[in-house]
Amino acid sequence: MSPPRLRFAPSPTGFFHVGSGRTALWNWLIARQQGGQFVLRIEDTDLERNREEWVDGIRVAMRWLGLDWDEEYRQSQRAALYGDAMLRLHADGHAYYCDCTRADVDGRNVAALGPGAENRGYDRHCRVRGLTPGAGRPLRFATPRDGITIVHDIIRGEPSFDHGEIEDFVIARGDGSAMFILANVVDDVDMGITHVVRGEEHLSNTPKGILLWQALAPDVALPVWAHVPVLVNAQRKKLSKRRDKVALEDYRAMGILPDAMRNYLVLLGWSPGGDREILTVDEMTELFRLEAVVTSPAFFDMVKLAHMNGEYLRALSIEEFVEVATPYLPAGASAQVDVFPKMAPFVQERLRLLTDLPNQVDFLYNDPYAWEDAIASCKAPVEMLDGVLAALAALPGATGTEVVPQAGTGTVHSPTVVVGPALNIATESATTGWSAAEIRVAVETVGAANGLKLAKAQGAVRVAITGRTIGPPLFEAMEVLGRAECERRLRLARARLGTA
RNA sequence: GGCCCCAUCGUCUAGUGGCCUAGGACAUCACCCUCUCAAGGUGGAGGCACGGGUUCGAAUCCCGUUGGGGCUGCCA
Repeated sequence: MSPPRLRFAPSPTGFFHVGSGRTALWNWLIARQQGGQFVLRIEDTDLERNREEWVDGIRVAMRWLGLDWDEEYRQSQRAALYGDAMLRLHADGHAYYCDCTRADVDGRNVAALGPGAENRGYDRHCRVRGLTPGAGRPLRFATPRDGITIVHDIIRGEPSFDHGEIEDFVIARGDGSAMFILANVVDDVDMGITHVVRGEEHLSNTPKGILLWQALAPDVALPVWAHVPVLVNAQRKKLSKRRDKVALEDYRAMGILPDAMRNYLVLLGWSPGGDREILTVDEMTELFRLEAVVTSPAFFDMVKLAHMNGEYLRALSIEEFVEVATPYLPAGASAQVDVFPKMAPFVQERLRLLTDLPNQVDFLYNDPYAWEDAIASCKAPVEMLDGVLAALAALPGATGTEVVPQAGTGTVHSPTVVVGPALNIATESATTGWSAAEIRVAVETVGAANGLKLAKAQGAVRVAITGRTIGPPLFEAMEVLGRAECERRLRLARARLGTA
């Protein structure tokens, strides 16, 4: 058996859709798994709605997902092929020209069948009139009156359609340009497509495509179809570019990793069986089966995507994490490029979306803000700040002069995170006593003096330093921030509390 | 309206006649761990749409009902 040829045929009428991403991925998986070819075909026959930037958006999105393609075509450059097909179909009697308006057809339908017959479809009025081609005359396919067409579908089984239900549909517009159904079939024949994997919304029109294929290329074997379930929103409606947030680009912008997106997408309507969820590209390429795709629509769940993204984020090495996270750092961070790597190990395990990064680390680059509300929930803020200020001043190295951090080879004080030498954490601890461990003891001691356990005692200090009640580990953050800056913030906060 | 497709926890799914007192993951609740928050661990709650068949036996097969979706365009 010769290798399969699959195609992904998007139309550039908007941002690249997550559903398109899944369809492209599944097509690509089958092609790669079976040593076949994967064709990208831009279906830009609707000049009204196409835009060049969307075409490029398709390529960018596919590359982002890690999908490559062996051939690329633009339908807008293949009009001659479609014109030729129209001529042959007309000459063979498979198609005829028509000059009816919608109003003509509706009027005749109502006259013949009574009120309410407006949407009965075309009444074949022009089928026997022998009209010649002409401006404004669309070409209609002469659908056989009797018989049925069966769609052999890997996912759906063998749905059958009665020809009596299929009207003489338009295959070319009055201006001579090809409609989707014609261009689609001509290209599938021409490109030797063997597997058509596409959205379920195309299932109802597939018999038209089969009829066309048989009229156009009776000697060429039909492809096998696989109509994949649609993706729906919370209201269970098909995801729409207009009302739903579906652009792949949006997810990329919020810091979804391509590996996480691909893993989430492959699982929307398919499962490798058992309890497996996290899959590498190689694993999904080996395991994916169209036969195992489910038949019912799937809801695109941002919450689960975010969770999966968190898993991928945590699986990164520190170096990789710093690299992907850096573009998401808050304003002001670019001036202090050495700061974030020191905190990275502590925020990595706390993130799901990279756009949450500023919430975690903005205090490193900016003064705390809006801390009044936060400090209100803290225990004994005045006592804690006064006490901690004094305790920190008693730490070795506090000579009243500003301590200048120096590059060194210190370690990060975390029991669970091992930091590679590449990070080159610059701590002052070796010579000055300014380390997370020592700061912790100082806060703990002051807290004890005020009858507070560390969990409560650290509250006011955390708010003074970071402006928030939650965030990455406080003592490590203070070590990174440095003695001078921490004392400045503590005094500032203490002053704002007044003379209570 | 007509035609076609679909129906397992809130969500994504495992399940292809007995292994199911239906498994996993996300979300949710409780507890543990813990400097806050996460992460991690343990446990809980939560589902085969309904009604008929077939069968010794049905989430799994058949029919019907209900519900949802898609198509029905000189859009794709």
